[in-house]
Amino acid sequence: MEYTAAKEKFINTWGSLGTLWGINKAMAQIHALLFISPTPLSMEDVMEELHISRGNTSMNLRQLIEWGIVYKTSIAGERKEYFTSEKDVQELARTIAKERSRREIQPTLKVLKEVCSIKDDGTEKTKELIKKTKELYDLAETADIMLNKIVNQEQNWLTKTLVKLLK
Amino acid sequence: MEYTAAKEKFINTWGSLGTLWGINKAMAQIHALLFISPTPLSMEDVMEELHISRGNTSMNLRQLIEWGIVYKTSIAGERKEYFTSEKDVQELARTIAKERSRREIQPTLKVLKEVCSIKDDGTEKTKELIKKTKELYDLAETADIMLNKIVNQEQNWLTKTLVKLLK
DNA sequence: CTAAACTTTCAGTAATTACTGAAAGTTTAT
DNA sequence: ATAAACTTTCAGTAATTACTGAAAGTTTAG
Repeated sequence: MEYTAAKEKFINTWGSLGTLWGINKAMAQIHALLFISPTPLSMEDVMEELHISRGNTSMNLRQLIEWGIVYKTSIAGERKEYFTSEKDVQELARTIAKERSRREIQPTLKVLKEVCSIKDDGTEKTKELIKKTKELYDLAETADIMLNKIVNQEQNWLTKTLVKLLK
Repeated sequence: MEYTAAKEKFINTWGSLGTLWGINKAMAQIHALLFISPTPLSMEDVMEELHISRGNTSMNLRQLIEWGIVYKTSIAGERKEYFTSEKDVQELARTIAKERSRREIQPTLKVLKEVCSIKDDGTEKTKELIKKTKELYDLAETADIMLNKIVNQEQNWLTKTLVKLLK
């Protein structure tokens, strides 16, 4: 496999993975493209490379910037804006984990807490609801703490130790 | 908040969370309903409770069974089939982690491996593609190993130790 | 200030995904 | 066998989500 094929394969795979996770295809593909590009790309570059419209490119780039994994950069003497992605995979993982926690896990925890604090009226179904939501709450909280802490470590002593420990 | 409201809130939240993760709403809601129900429910029960059609219920129940988090049960003397969800949250997490790894992470790893094994033709863009896909491969592999190992532990010494360690 | 170069917005449309309901299929009791 | 009780399938349709392209907006250079 040579460069162009490999690149397309990577971009497509990343795109479908995104879809599977509720991230739209264009957004994931733009990210993939920038991630492997050694130089910043302009909107035109992205449009051409992925065959998507100007509007689509603009909207998805904005979202990626909001997520904090793509940056605008200026190139001296150029009028156009250029875009680069975060290049450090550790930092990428950290940003994504933080965002997902903030947007999904935290709100869920909030609801679970509310639900499991209802008054116990003594019926079995109420007891079950309280018990199960409490268990889910504990699980989600543990998972969230671990996710964030792991991803925030300097990645050396901890991860490597753990991986060895767990293999 | 009393029982009915709490239950609805839980089912709805679970449903939208599902959507966000690429699981359809009906499927997530059926799971939620069974998860908090102290007794097995029939297809009719589910249809009524969630106001969804017979076909929809049948298809989503089947998917949940395929995922291994919902079971068919028979009730003595009853013609109808009844359904229950896995009630142990640890086991639930374990099953989901295993499935996601199998369906998503493994195929991605495979492609990343292929892409980062292309011949290095010496150009900068090729070097960058190889380097970045290699880094992603390592990250995904580590994440996958940790996810599975953590979720497969007996949940006591390891998780508790880690949570304390990392807090 | 004006015009060129560029970006954003958004109404309309296309593509995708989920849902319904009725017909076909299956199982069980007699 | 057959009929009742139940489940699955799937063509058609509805709902959701993503994309386009052109108009409106913004910035910069002269």
